[in-house]
Amino acid sequence: MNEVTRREQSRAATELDIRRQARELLVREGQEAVTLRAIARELGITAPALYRYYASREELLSRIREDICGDLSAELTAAMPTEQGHLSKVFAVCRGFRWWALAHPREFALVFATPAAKGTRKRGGPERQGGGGTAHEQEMPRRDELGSVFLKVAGPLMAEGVAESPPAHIPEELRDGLGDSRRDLAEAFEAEGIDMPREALSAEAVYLLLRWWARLYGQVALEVFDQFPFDVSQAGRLFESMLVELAGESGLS
Amino acid sequence: MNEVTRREQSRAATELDIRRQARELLVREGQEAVTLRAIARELGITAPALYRYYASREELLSRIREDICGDLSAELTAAMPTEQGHLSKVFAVCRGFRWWALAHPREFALVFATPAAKGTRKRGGPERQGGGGTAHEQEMPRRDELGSVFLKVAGPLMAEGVAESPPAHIPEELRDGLGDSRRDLAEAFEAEGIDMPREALSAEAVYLLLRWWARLYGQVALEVFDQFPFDVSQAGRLFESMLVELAGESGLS
DNA sequence: TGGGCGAAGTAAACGCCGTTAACTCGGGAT
DNA sequence: ATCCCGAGTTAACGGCGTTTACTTCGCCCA
Repeated sequence: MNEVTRREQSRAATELDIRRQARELLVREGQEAVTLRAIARELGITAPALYRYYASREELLSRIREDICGDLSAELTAAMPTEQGHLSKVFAVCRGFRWWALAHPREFALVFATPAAKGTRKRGGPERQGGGGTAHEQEMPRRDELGSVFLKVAGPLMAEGVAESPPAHIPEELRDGLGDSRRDLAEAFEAEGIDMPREALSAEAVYLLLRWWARLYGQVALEVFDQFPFDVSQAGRLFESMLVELAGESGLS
Repeated sequence: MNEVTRREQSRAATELDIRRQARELLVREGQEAVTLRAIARELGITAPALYRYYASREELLSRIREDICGDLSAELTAAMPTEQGHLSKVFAVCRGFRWWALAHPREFALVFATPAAKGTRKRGGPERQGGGGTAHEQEMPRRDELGSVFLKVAGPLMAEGVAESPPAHIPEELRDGLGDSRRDLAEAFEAEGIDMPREALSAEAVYLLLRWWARLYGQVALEVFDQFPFDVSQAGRLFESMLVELAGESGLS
């Protein structure tokens, strides 16, 4: 067993080439230049051949989004120091995210700023199709893989009860409404294999997590899309300032 | 004088129709549906006729971006209470911005999250082509018009020395680098006809202004692009919480 | 009042695009 | 040796932005 016929091999290689060329076009010339015909041209084949691999251009773009998340995920994981205390890990991931976004603005836009497409973004129900595992269990959406990086770094911090000082008093009505998010987050940690004592997932902790993500994403998007009101050559320092501030508000050193 | 020939009238009307149809297509079906042929079809003319009005599709989109800024600007101005203290005005503008963005996601994306297009976004030099004014002095980019709304509400707050308490100690290296921004901001206020004593434009004030914009933009983009890590039904409350927090950090009631 | 100029609009065409349908042809299983 | 099926092809459809050459008609001036 484990025979890989030439056909399978060739198919896999071509599929990879397609995505690679598509990525290159995206980087070089922007989203609307990612054209089935252009990809095919670069690969020395004809456009309709691509339909043997993807049902449509939109599906190809979708796969590319996943690839991008995978790459980003790997890069952030690599940038994370082993043995350095959780705070430096958090900082490393945040800085890594910013750096990646600035270096790959089109990819960032494709993944993090595509206007939602209406029906997308379902809450992932219990639709695990648990077939017998061959080798690598199989191709879960890379989006989760990216989330897992953030969870891996946030988890330990939350587990050890980050905010000894409960600095941000949450508005009452928000505290109540955060219940669903607490459950979602608990599930996510469990799925990730990270132990998370129920009481560590306080409303405060969830609130803090949301603030981290909101400000990180916000500042990065602001910078990538160049939406500073007047030119800010100090964006980097501003970002660093945000990080230490956020850390302070979270009760970290 | 002041004669408007039928030609001019007709031309102006058609130009307006074009932009209106384009906006409708944008809202209804998204950016890539804003097609010269589609617009022409809806107007009962042929596509090449549009080239009498705009040199290219890209130029048309550019004009639409300006129109959108104009509308948003007007909406925010209207939403601003007269006679209510500066803080409520700030809150009203922020809430208005969020509300508008959620109600007009495609417009928001077009204006606030388009990947920069390389050569754009020059710092506006002294290239005023001050011809003799006919009627309305003429068509300054709507982007400035939008900025002016924010300046109009931020100005008074800064002028009266917002942060009596200097709460956020700015990192030294950032304080230095903020010099350019202070100059830019001073110019902007002057251009807007808002008196701004030089000493009110402290580094702290500029820093606070940047934080307001960064968080406002960030949170709104996060919500429009649906990038919350898990579903947050409480986005509205989260937004409100951010506002009061920001106000607190700025030394406002 | 008429002549002509210039602007608004059209028709036809070019080269792109995504997508479909009908085909060739060769590797792999029987 | 045979058949099958899947990767790849060619040809075609309709839609796209844009250019070119043309009609047509409102306006200005004689």
